[in-house]
Amino acid sequence: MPELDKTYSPAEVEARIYQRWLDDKCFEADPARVSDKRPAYSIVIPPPNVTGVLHMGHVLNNTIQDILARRARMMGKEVLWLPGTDHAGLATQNVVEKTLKKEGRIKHRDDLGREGLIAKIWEWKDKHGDIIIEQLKRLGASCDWSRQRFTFDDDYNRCVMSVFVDLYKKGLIYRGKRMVNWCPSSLTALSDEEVVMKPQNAVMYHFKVQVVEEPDTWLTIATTRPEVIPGDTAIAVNPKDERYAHLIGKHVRRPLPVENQALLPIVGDEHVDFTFGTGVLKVTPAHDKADFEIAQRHSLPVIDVMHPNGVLNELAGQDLGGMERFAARKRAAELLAEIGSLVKEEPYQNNLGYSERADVPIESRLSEQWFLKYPSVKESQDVVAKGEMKFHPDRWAKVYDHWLSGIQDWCISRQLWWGHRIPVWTKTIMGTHAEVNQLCIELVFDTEKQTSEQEIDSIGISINGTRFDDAAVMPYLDKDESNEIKEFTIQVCTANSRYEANLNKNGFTQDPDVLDTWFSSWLWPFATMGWTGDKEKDSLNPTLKAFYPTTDLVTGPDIIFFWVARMIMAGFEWMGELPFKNVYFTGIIRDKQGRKMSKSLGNSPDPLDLIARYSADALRFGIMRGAPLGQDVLFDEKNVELGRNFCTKLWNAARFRQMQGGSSETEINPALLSSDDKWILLRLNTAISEVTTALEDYRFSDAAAALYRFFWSEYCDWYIEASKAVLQGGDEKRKANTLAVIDFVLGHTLRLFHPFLPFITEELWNGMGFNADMPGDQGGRSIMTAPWPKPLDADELAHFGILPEDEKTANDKYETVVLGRGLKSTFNINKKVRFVLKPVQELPAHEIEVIRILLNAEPLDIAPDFSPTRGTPSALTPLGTIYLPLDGLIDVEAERARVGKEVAKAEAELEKVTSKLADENFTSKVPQKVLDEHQQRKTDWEEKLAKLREMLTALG
RNA sequence: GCGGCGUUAGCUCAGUGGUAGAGCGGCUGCUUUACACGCAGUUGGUCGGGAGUUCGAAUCUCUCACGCCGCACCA
Repeated sequence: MPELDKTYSPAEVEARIYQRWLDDKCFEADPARVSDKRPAYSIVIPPPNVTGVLHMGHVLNNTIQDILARRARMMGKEVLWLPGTDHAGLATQNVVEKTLKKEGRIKHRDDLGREGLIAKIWEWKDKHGDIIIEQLKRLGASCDWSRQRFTFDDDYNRCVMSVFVDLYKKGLIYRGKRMVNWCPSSLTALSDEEVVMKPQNAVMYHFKVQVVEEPDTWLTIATTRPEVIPGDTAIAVNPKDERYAHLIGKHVRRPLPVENQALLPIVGDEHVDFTFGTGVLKVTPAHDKADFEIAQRHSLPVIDVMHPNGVLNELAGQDLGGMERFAARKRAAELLAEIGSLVKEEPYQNNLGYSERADVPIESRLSEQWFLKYPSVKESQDVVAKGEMKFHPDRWAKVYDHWLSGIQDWCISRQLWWGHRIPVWTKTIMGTHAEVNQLCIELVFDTEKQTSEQEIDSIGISINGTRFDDAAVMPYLDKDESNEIKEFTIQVCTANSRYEANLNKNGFTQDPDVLDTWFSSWLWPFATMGWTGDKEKDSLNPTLKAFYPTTDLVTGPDIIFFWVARMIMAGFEWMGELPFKNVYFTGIIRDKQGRKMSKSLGNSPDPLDLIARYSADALRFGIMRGAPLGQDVLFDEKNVELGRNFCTKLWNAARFRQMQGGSSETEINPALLSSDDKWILLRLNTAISEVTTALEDYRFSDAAAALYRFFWSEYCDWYIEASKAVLQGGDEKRKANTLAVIDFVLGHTLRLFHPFLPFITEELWNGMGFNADMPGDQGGRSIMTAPWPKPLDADELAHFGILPEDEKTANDKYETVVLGRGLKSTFNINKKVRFVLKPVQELPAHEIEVIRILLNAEPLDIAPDFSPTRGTPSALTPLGTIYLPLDGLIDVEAERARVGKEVAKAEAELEKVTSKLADENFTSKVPQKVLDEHQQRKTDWEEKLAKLREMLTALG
């Protein structure tokens, strides 16, 4: 076996090992291998944006998924971790458009046109779309890359279309003129979830208007948006408001535009809060959601005074028309002042909706959009409420439930080009009913080939807003047989290419809008597995059969509504069951100061840079150690450094083992086990249990901490040091046995670490020859498939002759060493020095040698009758009193001070426990167990105090 | 405004009724042949404030304060 390099070279190792895993197809899932004995484990990646680059959030999220996937493999499961990317409509279109503009290739997207721009974006995708995928590989992600999906792949597109048609036919999708959140920068509608409220320093403008019927009465109105006054169509007051109720039905003159001061009615509406402002509300139906509702209740006209891009239009009048909305606001206030209407303006703090992505204030805007009534809401709500699907941490279940209880229809259309185009064609014709009937029949049946039932099923038609459940029988349902010529608007929804051709031929035009990106991502868990929507085909799909529903989903809580909730609904709606059994919500990565990581703050480190400087393993371990369940992660590069240091420690510990020579992994002879051997085997047992349960509970940082503690503080600091007593001795049999224990522990440790540190563990697993005796598919080829460690069971412990109290034997020894080292340090001794131990009972020679080595004592004398010189530093240990004889170097005063401190401490502790035990209130009420504990404690302190006082006396 | 989470050593966090802990940092010493990305030692906390329950509270209850995150939102 070649010797391990003196220093570990992660860059070389990580690249080589990852390539080997790929070449050996280690990550590829095969549904045919799934059986009762080999259950499936699956997880779908939250698809990153194709234009994205790896950030710390991805590192956290994907490291967790990789840990889950790798452990599942080691547990003998058939694992599918399905990767892919998201086309991310708005974000991607923005990126490409911006780049083209920057390069001076276009001024506006219209320069390219729809087809041209889409072609450019595909070019971009082909060139840059896999950047993030390659970065995930650097991190060590064990995804089945052969199944990589993209939400805009042809197959995926078919899923989106078929789902749309299905929902259309179910009557859940409709087109409607509604108030929507409009982004004047991106020029598209947004869903409620894409709007974030931000506090604003605004100005409240108060202006007065005269009641036409009562010239002496003036009303003052407060508004933050004077620029939309030209769009006012009424004034509203609360009918219960005594100040104004009598004015209802009368009129005021609208101040703007100056050339068109229209008369506005005063209406009574309960919505008006008469405690707010002046209690008089101006109603601007085209630019405010609540106002629009008032307008509907009172049949008020709607005047839209703004272009989609936020510039006021001609209806705003000659002064404001053509002005940008914020400039127009200032101008409107000036105009009010000029005509003497402005009463006052004062600073005012309010909350304003912003487009999450473009970061500009959104406009409430009346427009025609496609909406979806959410499907399978009840099932989705119940499955989490009843705990059939678990959220970790579970408090997110409440958030989820709350959102589902109050959801509004989802605005799914976007005025973009990059996305799944809405599969709806419309045509308006003048004709008789019979002619419309005939046209519809031709649309459905008039194709060259015979129309199958399935195809008829793939089309939905509505005429003049009335939707028909079954397109095939639709024409016959309508009994209107008059020959009157009317206008008919025919809307056809289909994803069938034969119909599409037919529609185009017949002069139908397709809706220009595309679907919200999330309308494709909500199908991710099954659309990525080759789902078609055809029940028969899907039931024969081995991937779906084996891996759906998936086991775990790992994502951020920020997309619980955008993505998680909707995926659950989609799962129920099309697969008839939940899409995943567990959802793990990661924390949000923040910097050391607790600020969210952002590009503008520049506080987000580049993971690739961290990998280059510290290794992927180090990054993974560092971030997992600092990521407690349910809390945000305060990222500090120190953690990555700690990860790197840990990997180095692991490497060196392995090198130490290798330098001892001997054949690897021989049988352990129970008769030759020392107390140290038994101790480390027991500690290993504890570590295995702790790590296993922590991972079962998704407590990754606890698992990492347990591993760190075990390997560094227990195995390296104590066991390896203690084992040097044997390894540097002359007993070859004992030496071989110690090496066998070391190999046993190392082999288990590497496996425990593998999910966290995939690269270095693989390198050492093979480099140290741990793979040698394993079957090929169980660790022989790769540690990836080595079995997950189990603690020694009762039989095995019995076989090794290990009893629980064996831990104490070694612990007593180590405590003795710590106390001895303390003496050395107190007296500033940093060379080998003589120690004397006055033991309470006889000690085996081997134990003495271990203590000697750990203490770096030269020599360690065991002297039951030792009588120290006056002032000799000493310490009470579980094994007896240990002395540090310092001939001629004794500082009696220093030693007295030191022992005096200990006496004081013992006295204080004794006092505490004694007074407790003297309190009848205490002794009469506490359980026996607690009482015994306290009594024992009292005895211990008494003994210790007595001995310490003796020592003090001995000092004179 | 409603809801959630948090407040423990300088920093990041464990600890959920019975002797306050870890890692990092700080300080001191150490070229001990696996490792200075290391070893050894050591410093450091009236557990956010107050009240209550209890023999006993970091832990349970109430209350206040502060911080973060959702949701709602009125011109």
